[in-house]
Amino acid sequence: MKNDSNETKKPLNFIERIIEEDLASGRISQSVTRFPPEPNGYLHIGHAKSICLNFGLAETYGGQCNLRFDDTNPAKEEMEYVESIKKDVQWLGFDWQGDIRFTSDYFDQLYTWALGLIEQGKAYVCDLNQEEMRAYRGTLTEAGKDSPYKERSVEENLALFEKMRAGEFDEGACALRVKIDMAHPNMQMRDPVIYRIKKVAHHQTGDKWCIYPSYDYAHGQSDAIEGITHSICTLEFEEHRALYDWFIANLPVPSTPRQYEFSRLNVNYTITSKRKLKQLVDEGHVDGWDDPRMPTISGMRRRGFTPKSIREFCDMAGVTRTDGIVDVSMLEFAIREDLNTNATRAMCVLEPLKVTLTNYPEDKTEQLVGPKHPNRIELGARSLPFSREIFIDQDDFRESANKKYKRLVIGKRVRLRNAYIIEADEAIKNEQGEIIEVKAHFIENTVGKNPEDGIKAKGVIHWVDAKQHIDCEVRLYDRLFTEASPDVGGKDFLSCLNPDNLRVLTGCKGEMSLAEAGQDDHYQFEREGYFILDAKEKHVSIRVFNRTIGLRDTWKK
RNA sequence: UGGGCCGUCGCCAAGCGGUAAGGCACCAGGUUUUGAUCCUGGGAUGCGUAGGUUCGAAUCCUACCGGCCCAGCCA
Repeated sequence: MKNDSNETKKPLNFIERIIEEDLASGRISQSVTRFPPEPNGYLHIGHAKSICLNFGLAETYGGQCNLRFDDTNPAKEEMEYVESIKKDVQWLGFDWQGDIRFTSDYFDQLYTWALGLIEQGKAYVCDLNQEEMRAYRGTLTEAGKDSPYKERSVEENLALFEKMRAGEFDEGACALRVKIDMAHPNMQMRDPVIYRIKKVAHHQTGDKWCIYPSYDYAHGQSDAIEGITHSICTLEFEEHRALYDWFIANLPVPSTPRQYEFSRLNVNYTITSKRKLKQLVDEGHVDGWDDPRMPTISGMRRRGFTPKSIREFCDMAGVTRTDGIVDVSMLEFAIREDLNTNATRAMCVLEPLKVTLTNYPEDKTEQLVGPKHPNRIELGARSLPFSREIFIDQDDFRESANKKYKRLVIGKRVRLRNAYIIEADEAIKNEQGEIIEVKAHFIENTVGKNPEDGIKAKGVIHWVDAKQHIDCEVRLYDRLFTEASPDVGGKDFLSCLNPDNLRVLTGCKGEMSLAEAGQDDHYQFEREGYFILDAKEKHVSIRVFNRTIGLRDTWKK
């Protein structure tokens, strides 16, 4: 139809194209993907891309996406992370069909298959220690050489592997390896270890095992067991694909999944290294994994990002195999776009300056109104008490200024948002010469209309009634780092921490409607930015608001 | 100096032999009781470089150049 040709469809990414081809050719009847986090830390913005990709594919192709915890290393993994990961995935708006899976669910099957490999003479127990094994592996440019234990008999290997399983060896004493090719140009194929001894309790299997399968030995087989059709991972696993395929080809697995790699998400002025993120937490540079400055999903949630904005951002960034660094401005655009259309408007004076309207009756208070959203009046209005004394922001007043300054200046007029036009008369200063109050007068009959004398106001500023308001604390966050790539090379990322990444403002004055702010209510403090109640400080009597992101500011003076 | 992968506007990213989509950022206008939003317009004679094939190449071939990944009993 004409409509179709006019509509600009979003082009498919390479994985979507592959799936459509597989669906069309009949290779698969339904797509099955999985998001396979290791429960050893908190999810961050980079994981969000993988989540959106894998679960998104299930949504668009009517397929399935499993949530599987890749828990093959009990020394690093904890149940606490399992819970936080589940919460984050759901918060992002995705759900997994059926139960949560664990690679550990397949430990018995994996073990049985390993026995089969030994019986076929394709695996052996190797007694080389780590240093020796490294030496035998060769280098990037030199072939490795066979382990002296490679030719043990099937019976001996079986017996040794059983002893490993039974806990008769110490950690590191030996490991089960698969026989491939010590001279293979792909290092991953030089007889990789598939089982190692770890005398550590596992959060799912307890102390049932003291030997654990390696990632390479477990991942593809787990995919096969679950009927995963497209096993999507990041680029650094590319050379593991040959190994992945080797296991699928050499084991009696129930299906033949295929691995595809895409480039991970990098954002400038941000780090996503778990190690470095942990360092920020441990050394107290931030308050915790969910500190609003952190690029973790929990941190972004607390900061006020919405699931929709994060999904939109991931969608904008695209899925390719090109290494790149996305500009944070794209993330900032995504959250502003969502909040601009959905956040309730309110006024909040961050750094108060009292203004007394000398011609306004001392005992009078009138209830003015402002729309909750200027472009969506159907959302209703909020009541704005107005009286003789109000607060405006210190930045919105100057004794004198050039024409570019569109705020309150002595002898000049300015519009109070949703209220009267006022004109400043005098600045009252303290002994230090600081302005502590402004005397002004209001122009009658200017609510919702221009002055009858035809002299319009040149700007609009926000304000809050001096008697009826709520006191609150506002936290302004800025980027954590001053360098676009704090994460590169051997650079000390801590040396580029932004000293101004947090500004705490106390004594802020918010309009009365803010007293009703709930945990999931996003606000736009007009002329300031988007804010949300801090989830961790909700018990405090003084409300604490986090700035999610400022408004776009094109005012250059 | 082994192997694998990648190079299209400042940043993402379409394109798959027929004469460079789109988004972010930026710049210039317009509207506006948020210096916001919104609207309009602007920008690669060029697709890492150099050759070649072709009527025609970002798309095919060749050679270079640059970047990333791999030598954990981590994932």
